[in-house]
Amino acid sequence: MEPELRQMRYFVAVAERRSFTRAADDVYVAQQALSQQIKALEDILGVRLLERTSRRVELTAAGAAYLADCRRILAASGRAAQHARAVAAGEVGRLRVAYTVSAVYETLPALGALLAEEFPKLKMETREIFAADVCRTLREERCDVALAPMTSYPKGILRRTVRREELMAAVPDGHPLAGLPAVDLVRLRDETFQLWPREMAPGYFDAVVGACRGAGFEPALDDTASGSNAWAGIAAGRGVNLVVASLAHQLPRGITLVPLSEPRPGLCLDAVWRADHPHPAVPRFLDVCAELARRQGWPAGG
Amino acid sequence: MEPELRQMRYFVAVAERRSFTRAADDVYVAQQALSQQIKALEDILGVRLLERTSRRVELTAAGAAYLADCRRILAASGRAAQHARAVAAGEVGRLRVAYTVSAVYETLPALGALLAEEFPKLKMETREIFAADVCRTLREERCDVALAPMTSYPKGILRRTVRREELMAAVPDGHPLAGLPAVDLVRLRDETFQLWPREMAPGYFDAVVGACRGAGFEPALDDTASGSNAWAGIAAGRGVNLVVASLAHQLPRGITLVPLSEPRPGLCLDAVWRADHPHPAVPRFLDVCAELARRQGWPAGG
DNA sequence: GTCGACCCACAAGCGGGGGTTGTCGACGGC
DNA sequence: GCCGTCGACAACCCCCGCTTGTGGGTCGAC
Repeated sequence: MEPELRQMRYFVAVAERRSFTRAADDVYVAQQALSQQIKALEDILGVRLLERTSRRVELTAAGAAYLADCRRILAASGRAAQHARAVAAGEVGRLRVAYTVSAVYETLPALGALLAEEFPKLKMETREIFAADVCRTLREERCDVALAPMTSYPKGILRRTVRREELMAAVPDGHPLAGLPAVDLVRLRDETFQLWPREMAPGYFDAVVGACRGAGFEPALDDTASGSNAWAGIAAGRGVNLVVASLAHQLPRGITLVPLSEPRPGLCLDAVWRADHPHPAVPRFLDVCAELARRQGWPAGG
Repeated sequence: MEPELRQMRYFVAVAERRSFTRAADDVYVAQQALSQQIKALEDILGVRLLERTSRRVELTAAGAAYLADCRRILAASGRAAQHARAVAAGEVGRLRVAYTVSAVYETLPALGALLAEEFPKLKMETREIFAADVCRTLREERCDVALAPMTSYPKGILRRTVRREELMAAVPDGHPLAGLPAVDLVRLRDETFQLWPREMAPGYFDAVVGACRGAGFEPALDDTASGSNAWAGIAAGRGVNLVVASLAHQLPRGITLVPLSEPRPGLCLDAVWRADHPHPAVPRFLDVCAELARRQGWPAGG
């Protein structure tokens, strides 16, 4: 037999009121029930907690020690319940956010700041991944939510578009188009595109290639472009690319961004999460996404 | 309704085994009982703690948080019980020891050292009082046990003699008896005794006066002697006294101790405590007293 | 696809323990 | 001395925690 919290609650009540009868009122049971339960508790512990006289009740030394522990334990139980509720509400805990490079220049820091402001006890952990790995990372529970431009949404994965990132032309600093207020996409038809292979970032790839096709040409691809060396390729004059406008926040050396004229191509950045056991903070995360989009006037995209 | 430790124990079992069925074996109930209790716990918290599939059980984020808290709480409950038992056994806690000056030179420090050695988690607090205040201090629960030479033992007070302190003659440095190997008590018959009034220390007073009467004379008392100025009176050559031999450890300036010849008078130092609600460490204290008396070869007195 | 193994939830019934009422003895105060 | 109050003891009751029995759902074997 082990002590129960109910017995601790009773014991604390008796100790505080120094009386079984008065404590009985506090905990809404008869005095006899208190006597029984305290006796049971003492039997379990093998220790006399209270000295009873017919006039009053006093704590023994062991009772005083146990009383302090009981108070701590009961308080801890209450806090544990509140904490569990807060975690379930997504207001407390640790949310692992994976993101692709498209989100890193503007969306992710803004989200992190607003999330920290609205839910200060919700710690966000971030890791960068390639868009191709989003679903696997989610499914293997190595992240709770991801920010990425997506094309396909397999079963078990849910999404909501956070914003439509505008695409701009990234050209070498000395390029003839550099500095123009807006250029038509078709003027890049004879350029080589420093575009990542589709396997690395299908959503981004399709957005760029799709935009070019919409402008009436099939882009020529540099098949050595992969990861960060695509930037180097542009800066070195070996080609161009379409990139998210927010890259302007951290523009690499040697590259100039040129706005595109209508219809401006875009890249939809989605929040993506598991359908089955979503992290409880995912709704809070989406709330913050929506609030941020409202404040910034981000286009909803589609 | 509030969670109970039983439900936490069940929840921890299920979480650890990741299975209701296997956990049921651990806690010796049927799987259905576990399902019921976990469900009840979830209802109380208003939070889903476990994700059940027909193949396996997994913790939700809230469940993981609550699991950690449950482990802490259950461990705390176990420790609280052990702590209460240790306090009841007198091995842990705080023992308030009151003592008279007779004990301070030798008995109290020796007891403190051995007590700290044998029961390191039992903290001893000490305070000096006059023998006349022993019973009141005990009864008002301002101390748990006292070390003092006692004469009367009112109802509700118990005692055990710790040792018999030998008495020696305290004389001024230049006194004719100073330096003798042993003197007969009767040689102090014409001296003035710097003895505290009986109201301050009846046990000590009776021991000294009784010894003198046993030697065949009634001691002349200096009725200005009271407390520490008795030492000053002796040092100033205004009289003598009988004092505990252990005063030699901290002999005041100007005073010499002279051994007395047979029958050597003594002063019985008693441990005294409440009969009704004794502090649980009192038996341990008495054990240490007995052990110390054995080691030091202290006379048992009587 | 089908069968079987396994796992958890639901349902019904039992039994014990925690609750109740009733009563007593002990102590203090008027 | 009497009454008021307090805690303990006793008897009864009923809720709830446990049991057994069953069903539905998923995964693996063939």
